[in-house]
Amino acid sequence: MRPDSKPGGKGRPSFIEEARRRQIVDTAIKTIAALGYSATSLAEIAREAGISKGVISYHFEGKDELIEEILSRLLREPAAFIKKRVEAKTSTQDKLAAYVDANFEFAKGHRDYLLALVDLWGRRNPTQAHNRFESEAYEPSRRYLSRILENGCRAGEVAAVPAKAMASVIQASIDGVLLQWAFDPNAVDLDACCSEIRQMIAGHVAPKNDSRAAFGT
Amino acid sequence: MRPDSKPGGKGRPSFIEEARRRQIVDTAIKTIAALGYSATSLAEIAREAGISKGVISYHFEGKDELIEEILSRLLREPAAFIKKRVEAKTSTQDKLAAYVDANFEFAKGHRDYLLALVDLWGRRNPTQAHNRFESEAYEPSRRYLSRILENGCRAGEVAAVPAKAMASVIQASIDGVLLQWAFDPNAVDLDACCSEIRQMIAGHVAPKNDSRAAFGT
DNA sequence: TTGGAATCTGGCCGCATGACCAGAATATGG
DNA sequence: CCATATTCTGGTCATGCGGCCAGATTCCAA
Repeated sequence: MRPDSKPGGKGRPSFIEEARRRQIVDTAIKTIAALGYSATSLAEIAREAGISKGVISYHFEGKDELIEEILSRLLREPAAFIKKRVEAKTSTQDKLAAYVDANFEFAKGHRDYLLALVDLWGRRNPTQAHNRFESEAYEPSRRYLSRILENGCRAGEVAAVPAKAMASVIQASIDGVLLQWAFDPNAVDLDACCSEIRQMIAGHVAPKNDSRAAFGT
Repeated sequence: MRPDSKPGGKGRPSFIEEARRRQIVDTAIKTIAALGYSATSLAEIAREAGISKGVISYHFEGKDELIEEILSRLLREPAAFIKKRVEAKTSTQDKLAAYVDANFEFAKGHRDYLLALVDLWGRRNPTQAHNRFESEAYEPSRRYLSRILENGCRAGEVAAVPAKAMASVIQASIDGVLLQWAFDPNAVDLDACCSEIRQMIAGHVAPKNDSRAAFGT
């Protein structure tokens, strides 16, 4: 029997509890990335992790909670990484460049995350209009980028562009390239694309009286 | 019993055969878009279509073949639509703008396609390195855009940009925005994003000695 | 050391699915 | 109108899944 540690949230989870959950989530991400979500059963995850199937049921309420935990990891880890990189910069142009770079750098080290994320997209809940990805990935990103652009505009560092739309487009170009790369790493030159995106954004948001926009370097 | 009409491919499929397959694929796409792939069983599709479950098994070899057919439709229909729009233009800049516009216009009329496509991404076959999306969606798009850029460069209509990378980025920005919009149509201003992408590309690939790049109009 | 709590095992169960089939219904050509 | 090929129905069946549990094992405080 399992002690009812969840509902009240009284005592912090035990060492084993935390380690196991981490291990299971890790293994699940790798398995989904390797075999595809449709081929990833709880039994398969257990096999990959070298543990009994029941352990998963013991540490997670069910498959749904496991997926939730995986999604949390998949969305929050890169977000934290990127935020730290951006906040290290001061100028708007540097922040934007850092945002793009950080996205690509994280992805390079975590292709598994991308593949798992793509597979999990298909699990959106159709009943609720606003799904997990929208509310925890896209909207926060757009808000974050919008803020940077608006502040930069007020400071006169960037031109007056429609912030929300521009935020969508920036995030889109990054995600789109990473998606292509996830499907076939050999087909996409990640560094070249990253550089191209950085230049394109820099040129597009550059103040119109700034000659750097038209004449490179 | 079903006559062995597939293997040889001798006689053309009957009228009923063709109509049923179209109907089933249509219904399946709508059902996947509405309920999500995980909730879309053959029984569910049959129910939505108002036919018996066995009809699907009769007209399709199995669920796999049905999915293949759906993917074909999902990938080829927009491609054909876009190609026609682009080929109506002559200048490189017009072709690029038409490419972007056509993508958005098609998507606006077929959000179902987008949602179904996203759900089907999770069904990639992990055994084969190059999956369906890579070989039938991304790579052809990149090739197509690269060609346009290279021709435009030779003609002196656009600057010398790394064509392959730029092609990835253009396709990426479009797909990325459409993805955000598919998840939540209210959160993304499609027209504004489309316009922003068009401008950004036009500015980025504009010949460097062309003053239009820096000064609008 | 010892007893109870926490953790793990391996198997069982009900359920939903895709595949399949025998026979009914319908279309088609002579 | 008839005979045959085609198409459809509704049900059965085997499979694999997630959830669950009884008992074995390990941990840890007293």
